Amino acid sequence: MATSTVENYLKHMLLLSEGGEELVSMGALAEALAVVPGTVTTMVKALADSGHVEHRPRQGVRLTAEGRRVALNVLRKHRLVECFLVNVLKMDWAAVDTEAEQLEHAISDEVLDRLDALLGHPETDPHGDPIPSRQGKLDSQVYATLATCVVEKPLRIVRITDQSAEFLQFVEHNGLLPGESVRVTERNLASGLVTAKKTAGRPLVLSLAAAGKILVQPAR
Amino acid sequence: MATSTVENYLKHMLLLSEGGEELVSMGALAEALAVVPGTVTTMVKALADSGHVEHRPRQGVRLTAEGRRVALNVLRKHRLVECFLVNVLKMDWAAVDTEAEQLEHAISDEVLDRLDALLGHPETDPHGDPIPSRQGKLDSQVYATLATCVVEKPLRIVRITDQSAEFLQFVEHNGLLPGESVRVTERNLASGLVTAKKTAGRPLVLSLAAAGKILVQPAR
DNA sequence: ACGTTTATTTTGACTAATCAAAATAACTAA
DNA sequence: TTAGTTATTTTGATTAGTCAAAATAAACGT
Repeated sequence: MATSTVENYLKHMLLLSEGGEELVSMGALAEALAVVPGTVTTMVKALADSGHVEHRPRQGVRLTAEGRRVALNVLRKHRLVECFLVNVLKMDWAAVDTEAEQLEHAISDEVLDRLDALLGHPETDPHGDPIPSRQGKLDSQVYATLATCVVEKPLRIVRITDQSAEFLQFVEHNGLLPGESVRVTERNLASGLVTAKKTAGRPLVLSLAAAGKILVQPAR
Repeated sequence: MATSTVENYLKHMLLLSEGGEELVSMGALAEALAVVPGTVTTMVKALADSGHVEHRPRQGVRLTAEGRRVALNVLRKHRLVECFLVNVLKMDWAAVDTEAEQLEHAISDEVLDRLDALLGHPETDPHGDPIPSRQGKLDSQVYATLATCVVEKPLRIVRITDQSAEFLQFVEHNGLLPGESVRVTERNLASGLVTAKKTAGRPLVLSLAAAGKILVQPAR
């Protein structure tokens, strides 16, 4: 069995490679895992020996089919656990990522399946992140963001790509939850500011950086 | 934070001391934790340094108030998780101990509280084992067993004290679940056999060892 | 093309948890 | 007592995962 450390390495590789094809740098992985780069190099070599990744020295690392399989299973556990914590235990939207971080390594595939059934086989977690299927299919659709979308076009929020509690609290406080309708009324590259409006509500100003973490699709 | 290894050491000390006062031997602990005795000695000294236990060299070990607090919290998590797995996820009675072994170290106190509420604050887990209260109270009532009870007296099964899947499957298969009514019709010390009868059913023969793991109280 | 910055890898050391096997202490039976 | 059994402790090694800091390689700018 993969240790939870191994599972974390693989999961973050999957998240950082946006689908699994590109090489992930040691630096990015070190950052994501909150360890020093040397540790990642060492670990990645071990993961290459165990067949979970392919390591190109000085270039980066990529998941093998087997590594991807493991990573998708962990991600599925993480996101289904988040659904459970929010939908069943009514926990705070912004706090569940931390909880799921622990639980994703502790639940068995058996529990996973039953949780999935209990929740009605959801397709996304409470933040809008797609849940990998049992068979390892992950919706990798590319969405526009409030930083890149067409101005004045009616939109629907589909996903928030920053799981930090602070950001999620901000999002919730301003009613920018997945499913909500909005449109961007103004975008100023120079100042780095985006103005958005909900159908009913006062205009809301946010930075380009923040706007880029809110994924949208055309309304309806 | 206590690592899950530490939590396991403390939990097993609590279980082996039947309430917390007697000294637990290194050998018993090694057996329960499936490690060699030398490992336990080393670990127990570390736990003494961190204030979780009091170590009497060559005699045994005992939980301190703090160690007991931690152990009770872990046990509470274990047993509430078992309730959840059986009552909500409808998992197999005999399989949940293994699952809970992992989950008890991964769920936060916050999740614990919500799980407790969701389940309606149960007092025992599916095997009849008492769940420590939030405040750390643990029902330590001493029950008779099918090996020690009065013959022919009507009884109610309250608890099964062997969590191995094999034994639990045997118990389930013979309808000796907690809550069921039985009486012992015959007990033969020489042959080591006990004969029990459910209100409606054929007589059931089991060994004294097995009978001793089934706790009962007077019916009604 | 040359020196500088930046990313990566290597090296040596550390911690937590473990085992195997030797040493020690305690108990037990003649 | 004294030898023998049994439980415990000690010692030395091992594995997984980590860090700090030095060494190396690649990329970048002029």
